[in-house]
Amino acid sequence: MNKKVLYKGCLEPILLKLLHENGRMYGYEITRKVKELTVGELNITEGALYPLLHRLEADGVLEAEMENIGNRVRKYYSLTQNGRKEKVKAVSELENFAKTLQLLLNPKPSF
Amino acid sequence: MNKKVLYKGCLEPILLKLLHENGRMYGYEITRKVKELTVGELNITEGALYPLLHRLEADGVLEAEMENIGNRVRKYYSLTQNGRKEKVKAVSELENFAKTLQLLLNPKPSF
DNA sequence: TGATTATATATAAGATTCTTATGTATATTT
DNA sequence: AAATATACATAAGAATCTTATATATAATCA
Repeated sequence: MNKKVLYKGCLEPILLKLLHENGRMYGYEITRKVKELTVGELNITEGALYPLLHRLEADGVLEAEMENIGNRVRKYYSLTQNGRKEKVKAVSELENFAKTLQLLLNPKPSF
Repeated sequence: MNKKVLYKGCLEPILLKLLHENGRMYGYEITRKVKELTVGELNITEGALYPLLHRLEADGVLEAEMENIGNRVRKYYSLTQNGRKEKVKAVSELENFAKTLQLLLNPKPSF
């Protein structure tokens, strides 16, 4: 498991990107998908995920629909129209961040 | 300027890496160097930097020496022996983080 | 010459985003 | 029957920043 503090702020863009790619997902599914994509490196905690999902829904970035699976309830989330704009912005910020990190980790030699 | 929250936790490894590469640096110099390396993207604030330098000195990761430049005082920091170990660990964590970010931003296609 | 910007360090209050812990409940595997 | 997996939810507290403020010298600009 990676040093967790480094991931601070990454959850939102990651979430929006996943929802963009998969159409709709529910919370638990998101935690599994992130773990799979990162080969076990990043485990999203419920204490971080659910409050974020609720906040993004309240902000009109996400919309939710409940679905009954047997006796259990799943809450599927998808991007709203505004959410798709937010996704572009958030992912672009994360990409920019990743590039800047590379500049620091592997500086271009100055001739 | 990048979304600042994403950089949370990155300052310490960046700092240790810079001190490793440059031998000794003072606070203001560090802020200029980071700005230069990141082409203006990352501006370290004093409110983040100085308390971190003090904490790392108190923890025996850094050692400081004052130097008089004209009528001004500079505080040069360098890695202690333990600091060099910490540097290896911290930078390796940051590199691992950067790789994991890449997995999320550019997932390997699953065949 | 006076004002602004750059150099240089320092600290305190508050914001944000997480972690950890806890709670509830059903389904599946051992 | 017990443990693990699935599924959602929230509250308290930790960590690391940002923003603002303070102090002081040096250099540049108008």
